[in-house]
Amino acid sequence: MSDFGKTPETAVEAKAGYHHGDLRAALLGAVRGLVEERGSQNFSIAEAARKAGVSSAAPYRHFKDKPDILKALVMEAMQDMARNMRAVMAPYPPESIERINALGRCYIDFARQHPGLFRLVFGVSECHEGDAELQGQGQNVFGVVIETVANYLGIDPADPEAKLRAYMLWTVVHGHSWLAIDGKARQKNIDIPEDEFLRQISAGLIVPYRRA
Amino acid sequence: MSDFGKTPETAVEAKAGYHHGDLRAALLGAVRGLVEERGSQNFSIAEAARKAGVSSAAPYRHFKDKPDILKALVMEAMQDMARNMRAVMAPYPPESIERINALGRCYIDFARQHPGLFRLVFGVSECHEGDAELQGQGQNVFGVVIETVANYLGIDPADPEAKLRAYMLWTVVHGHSWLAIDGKARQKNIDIPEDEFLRQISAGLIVPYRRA
DNA sequence: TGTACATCAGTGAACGCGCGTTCACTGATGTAC
DNA sequence: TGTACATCAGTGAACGCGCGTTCACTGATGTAC
Repeated sequence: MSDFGKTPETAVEAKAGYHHGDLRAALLGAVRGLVEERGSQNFSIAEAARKAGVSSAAPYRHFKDKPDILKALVMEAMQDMARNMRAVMAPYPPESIERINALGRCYIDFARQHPGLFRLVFGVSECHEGDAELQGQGQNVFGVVIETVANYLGIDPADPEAKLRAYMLWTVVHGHSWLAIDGKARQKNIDIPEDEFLRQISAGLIVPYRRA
Repeated sequence: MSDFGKTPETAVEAKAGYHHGDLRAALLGAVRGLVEERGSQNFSIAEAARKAGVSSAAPYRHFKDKPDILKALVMEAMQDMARNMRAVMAPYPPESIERINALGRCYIDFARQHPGLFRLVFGVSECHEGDAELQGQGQNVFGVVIETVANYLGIDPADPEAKLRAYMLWTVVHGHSWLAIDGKARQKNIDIPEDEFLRQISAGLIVPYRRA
């Protein structure tokens, strides 16, 4: 389970009155909610402000413009994804293939639990193409995959083979995530439990390349 | 190479004067162009009409509303995809694994050549969820994959195993398409030729399940 | 501790914009006799 | 072949709308002395 989006207990409580307390976080939360409710593109700053109980000009104290809000949300989401992935894998030993499968499941779960956000994260490439910070955060997530796969295979994470195997795993998991949230997997009526699906994938694309 | 979007020679030529000739097709073409130029969501009917040299009210003679135009475009795209796939595979014998690989490459090429349209096709699920016609056209495309995989494996297309293997192939190819058009594959600097990539994928997920 | 002042984080009114869609209309086309 | 008429496929003006963003403002907060 992902905790993404839950306000931690320690967060600054919104104070009643003129000042909000933590409007930045509240706005991001509102946008996140709208993105899930209305679809990844059909939200407005105005509505997010309304949802946060604040005037439509207030967001501009915290964000430059609309794309800037989106970027912040996506950055947050990617950070959370990397954190989730690390947490989920922790119980498994590095040489266990179940560790790889848990990683995949975690990615898919994220997409299923936050389909709007998932769409947004990957839709953003369309308009923020080449943004260095976003790319860095992306590298951060992919880095976890490379590291995990390398550890399993018993090779150095810098070895190109690690990157390649990690990328193969990523394509499957990414593709399945999209198809799952688009409802295609359900439509096509694939009758295999997802864990077994992941096991077969890793067995076909990762296991055979383990260092002898 | 996909011919998608090229006006066939036989198409009704636009006549000069009051009547356009084939405004419906011209509008779909204009939207397609805008989707590629401006991103899959940032286009307007008004602009498409302008591009087609027609008043902003004219589109409503051919389409009910904006979502209706999008749907028509996506239907067209999916039809074309299925046609492309069949054409590309034709030269290969059914039991050749190269046939499977050609299928995958065709899908990826489509995404790369029409990234905006590709995004649209899969973004549409978000707002046209449950549309029967779109689902049918989707089944049509996936049907080609199932058929091809079943033929290769030497099993009946109705066999659940065919559907499962086809779905696995689809996830990889679909995932890689997304990552490719998002520029992730380039960023991550995966140094394997795409054909070799496809070969390894099918070798890992399809070949071992061939009927003995 | 009290006070003066700078800064911060909101307000609310207003703007210009382009969009989706409707409407009554008109010019072009097709057809029955 | 000619004519009358129905239908089709456009026009262009107008609408209401909600948005993103700016602006001058003001209430709340933090700090130097």
